[in-house]
Amino acid sequence: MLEKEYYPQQIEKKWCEVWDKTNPYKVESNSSKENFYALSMLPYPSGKLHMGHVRNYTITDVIARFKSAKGFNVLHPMGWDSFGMPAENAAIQHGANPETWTLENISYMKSQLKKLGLSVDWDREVTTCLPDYYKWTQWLFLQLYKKGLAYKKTAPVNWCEKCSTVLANEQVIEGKCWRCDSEVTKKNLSQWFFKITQYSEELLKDLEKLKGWGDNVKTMQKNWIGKSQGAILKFKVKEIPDMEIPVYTTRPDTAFGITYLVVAPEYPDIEKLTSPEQKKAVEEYRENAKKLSEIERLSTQRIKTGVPLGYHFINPFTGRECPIWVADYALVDYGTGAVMAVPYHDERDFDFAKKYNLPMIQVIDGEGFVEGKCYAEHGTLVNSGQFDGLDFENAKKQITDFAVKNGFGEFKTQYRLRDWLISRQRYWGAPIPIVYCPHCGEVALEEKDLPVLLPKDVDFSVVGKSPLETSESFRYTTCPKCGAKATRDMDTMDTFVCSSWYYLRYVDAKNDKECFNRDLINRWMPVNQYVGGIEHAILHLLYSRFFIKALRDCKLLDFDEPFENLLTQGMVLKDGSKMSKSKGNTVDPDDIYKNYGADTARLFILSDSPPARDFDWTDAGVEGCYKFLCRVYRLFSKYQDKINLNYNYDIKNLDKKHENLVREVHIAIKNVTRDIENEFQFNTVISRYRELTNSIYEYIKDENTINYDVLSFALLTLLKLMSPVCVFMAEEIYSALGAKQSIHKEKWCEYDENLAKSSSITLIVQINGKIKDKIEAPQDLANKELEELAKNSAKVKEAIQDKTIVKTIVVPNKLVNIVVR
RNA sequence: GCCCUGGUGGUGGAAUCGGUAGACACGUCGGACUUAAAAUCCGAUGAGGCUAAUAACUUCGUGCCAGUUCAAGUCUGGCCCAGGGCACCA
Repeated sequence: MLEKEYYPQQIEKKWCEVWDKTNPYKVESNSSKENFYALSMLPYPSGKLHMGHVRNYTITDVIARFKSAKGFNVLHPMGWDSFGMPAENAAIQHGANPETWTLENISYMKSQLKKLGLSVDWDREVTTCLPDYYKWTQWLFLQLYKKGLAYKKTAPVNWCEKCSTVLANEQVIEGKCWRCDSEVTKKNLSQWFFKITQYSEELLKDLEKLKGWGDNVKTMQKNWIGKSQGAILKFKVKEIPDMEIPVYTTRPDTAFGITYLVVAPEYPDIEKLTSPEQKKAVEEYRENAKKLSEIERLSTQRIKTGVPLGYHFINPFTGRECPIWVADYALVDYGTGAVMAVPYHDERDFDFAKKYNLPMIQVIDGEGFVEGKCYAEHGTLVNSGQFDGLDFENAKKQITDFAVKNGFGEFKTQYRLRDWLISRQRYWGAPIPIVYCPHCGEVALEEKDLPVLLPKDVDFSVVGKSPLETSESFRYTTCPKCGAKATRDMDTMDTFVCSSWYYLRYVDAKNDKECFNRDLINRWMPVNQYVGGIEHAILHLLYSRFFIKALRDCKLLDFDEPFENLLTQGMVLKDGSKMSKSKGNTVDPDDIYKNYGADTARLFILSDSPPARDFDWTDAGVEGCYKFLCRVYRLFSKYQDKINLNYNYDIKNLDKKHENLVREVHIAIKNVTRDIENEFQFNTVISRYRELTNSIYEYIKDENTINYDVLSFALLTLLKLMSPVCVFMAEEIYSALGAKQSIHKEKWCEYDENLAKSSSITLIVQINGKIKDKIEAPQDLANKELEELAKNSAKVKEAIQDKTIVKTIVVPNKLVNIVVR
């Protein structure tokens, strides 16, 4: 029996308990159905669920349920990205252990997720900070290591003082740390890298394959990879006969206009290139450059500075002798670390040359050229000897060819992408499975030695270094090769390493023999639908793509891309700005559950805005959704004794009123199905629920004329259409109506194309494109008949009078446009 | 500076293939029920003109300016604005 009114709290509590016991969404891999893998970006267990989570997981859940009803074998897993700084910070602040803090958060958030009613197979839950997971993170590190894709090198790296750890390039946002927003400096350290640059071209090229990804994400990745095509040109140093300085340029066509050359302050050979007279000035300049923060250094507003090295080079094209300078507008880690300067045709060189009074030579002419102003456009070559008159493309090619032939140049493709720095000087991460032996050097552990467990004897109160460094038990071990006393690598891996492969583990989560079974992976992957925030457009999504390509080359799997379709959901806003604790405009999901129930939360978060757009949370909106659910519930409550699960009617014997409702139901099925399949337009899906509900209310206005078979059809269809969104209410009602199985196991509704339209149409009659009349007409009249109908309209006759009809356009079932003069 | 995304009533948004602009809501206003309130139900609601009228009629209206078309929110060209990404990348 259904209550008279809707009490979501009781209903949801009851079904939560039932589902908790039975795990009804357990998925088997050996199903005869077609597989569908629906995935949400796994949460970081920060303490409590926020509305962004609710939006993300509701979207994925509705997709998973819809696909399941459509007959797919759906994998919809959930897990925890549970290594990382906040746990360590909490440990430092509250004296708790990061593991305790993390596991408590997971436990609480898991209960919140269950209250949300997700169709998750909890048997496949993955927790990245537990040894049964990070053992395999370490194992994958070893596979990359064996393939030469993991290597250690000393290089200037991004350093965050506050987090006292290094950061990957992708984690530096406008010169600041992605986590704590403090300024990042450069430090020279020996660190582990993944060779993502080996895949630059493939990562770029394969973006084209990702038809199910938005252009915004693809362009962001494209820009980040930053391919450019140009040339390396080498310049002989006049004072040192055997020495050459190579530069990278995309403008070889301007080679005749070079008047000086710039090297970065960190340029390796800079001391050799400095004359004794300039030694002091150059050293001073380099010292100063070191002190600048990344932000200051990278500011485009800053006035450029530099110092001449005292030595010179010869421009092989002109034979001219020009000075070499050091200036911090040259970057050591892009191209060759040295730049050829063509002041007349490059803004930066122009500014620099103006300031230091260096000569300029015009070598390009074209539209808009003004004497004495920088001209950076492509154009026609002048003052360039045999190359005069060539356009950009030809000049670029012929000048580079010339350099190749004469042994001082080559064609070169350059990428901006850098290798992925994965070492972190922190405790709460997966230890790097490498030891250092006095005899054997750097030694990788064997698979049987995994996992390298995180130690417990750690002092979290240390400042300025990794807490892991304080563990003596961890530091000392024996060399797996020779058995001598050895020390471990004291760094842990970037958490993004853990999250680059978690979706593979879901497929085979309980496997303790291997990381994952190759056959299973090939059957489930790639993920059919991935849902998550746009903030991972570069970081996580690029790293995951790299991982799949690397693991493919390690012969561990047989596909090229991890995520077939990607839905990047918008942010959840309140009062026009992003929900955040500091702004005090957050909404606690627990409060919504308590006051309205999870179904209302799910319904509301999908209504109003399409998933990709930002969503504005309003209290009135929640209230409105709750009222709508009450309205639906009352319908079922009122007619629960009259609803027939095995309804039966013959459309041919129905009066107009009943036929119309049947048609409305078919239209609703058609529209809801199409809106879900077409870009997951849940906001309009919910509008359809309301439309159908309104139609049903209209239908029951006259109690005496209700056909209960028709009403049953309408109500039960509405219930099934709503079931992916309002999971608790749908289940409660369906079960109270006496159904033997869960509504979530029922097939999706089918519709009849002939019934999924109204019995008549409204014919629009226009004269010269302006509406003059609307006429009710039967479906599917011939064009001639429609035209006849239109011309017989009194309003049309009135409007035409003595004017001449030039042309008549008829759109079947829609409109007639009469063109008159 | 370069790239991406978007711009529709008071608000969120809808409009599927170029064919009724504003679906469905929120808000507001009015009505029914009630001693009253809440809840619920019913109705109105783009702007302006004409009008006694909430009737009929009519003009304007999807960021701006042009264009294509019988017909443009939708297509083409040029701009403006907002949000996001990248940026001394040679």
